[in-house]
Amino acid sequence: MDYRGLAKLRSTYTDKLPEQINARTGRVHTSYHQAVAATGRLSSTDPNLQNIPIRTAEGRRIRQAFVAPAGHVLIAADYSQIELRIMAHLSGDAGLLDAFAHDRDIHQATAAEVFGAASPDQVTADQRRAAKAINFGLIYGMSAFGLARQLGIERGAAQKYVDLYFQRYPGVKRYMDETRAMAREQGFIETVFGRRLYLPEISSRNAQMRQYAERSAINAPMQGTAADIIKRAMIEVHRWLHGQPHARLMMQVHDELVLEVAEDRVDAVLQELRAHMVAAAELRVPLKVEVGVGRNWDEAH
DNA sequence: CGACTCACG
DNA sequence: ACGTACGTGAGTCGT
Repeated sequence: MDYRGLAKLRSTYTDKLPEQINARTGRVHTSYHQAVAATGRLSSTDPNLQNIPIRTAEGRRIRQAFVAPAGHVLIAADYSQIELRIMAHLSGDAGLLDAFAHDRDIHQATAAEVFGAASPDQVTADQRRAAKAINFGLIYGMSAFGLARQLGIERGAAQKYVDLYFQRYPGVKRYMDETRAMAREQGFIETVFGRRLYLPEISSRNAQMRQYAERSAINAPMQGTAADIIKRAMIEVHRWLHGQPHARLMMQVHDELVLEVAEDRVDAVLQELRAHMVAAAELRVPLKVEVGVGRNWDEAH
């Protein structure tokens, strides 16, 4: 497994990215595609700069190769928990809205509810990890089977977690059921901003195909609304930076924008960038943006 | 060209 | 009974 991990990094990134350097500009230039992903996300090809490694120390060394020119730094700005915030908005669940209104650690708060901790600071690391898997699973339209596999526990135990979650966050349960029903009646789902995904298989007599469409119906409003929001932010950031030479929008990675900025303008750009991203949508919960600065892309996180 | 694997959000 | 968490792109291998 160690060999495979390193072989992947070398064949996909270390060997290939240098071949993609443009002789005229000395940079790698990706292509972004606006009409590939069904949810409204962008995709990135030749090279794909939306899957540069970050999860291992060796992988991060590849990310460190993405650097700002002399006199400049990179700024990375990430939306924090944007899909769960959108789930709170769409479901209107009181507990979830309250958690984000107070900017709580959402996985810790979920763990406290599901596992009945006396207070959030009594939550163990293992309970938080399980709650995080539950939260991801909700966004993906999980089954107890899938959660069980992810956590390495028995299906019955996973089903108990799911039941407890829906007991504590009944608005989420109601939203999931209503979304499936609406998708079946209408044949499509919509994001907060009206982007549609048509799901003809939602009425299929083939159970496998129908269930796949049902998971898409659950996931697409959240993933797609997040895509809408960052696209709105990109338009505002582009308008703001138009004609300004000291800052350039360089990359988008689904919930993250990367800018190249002159060193002496960093403080002002940080504040205004965050403001544009936070203001890109007004939901029933606040949007939160985490910003970082560095000489390279890894440091900027 | 498809299957498999694995990189990211 | 059915299969089993969403969305992508790229390298490798076998055909």
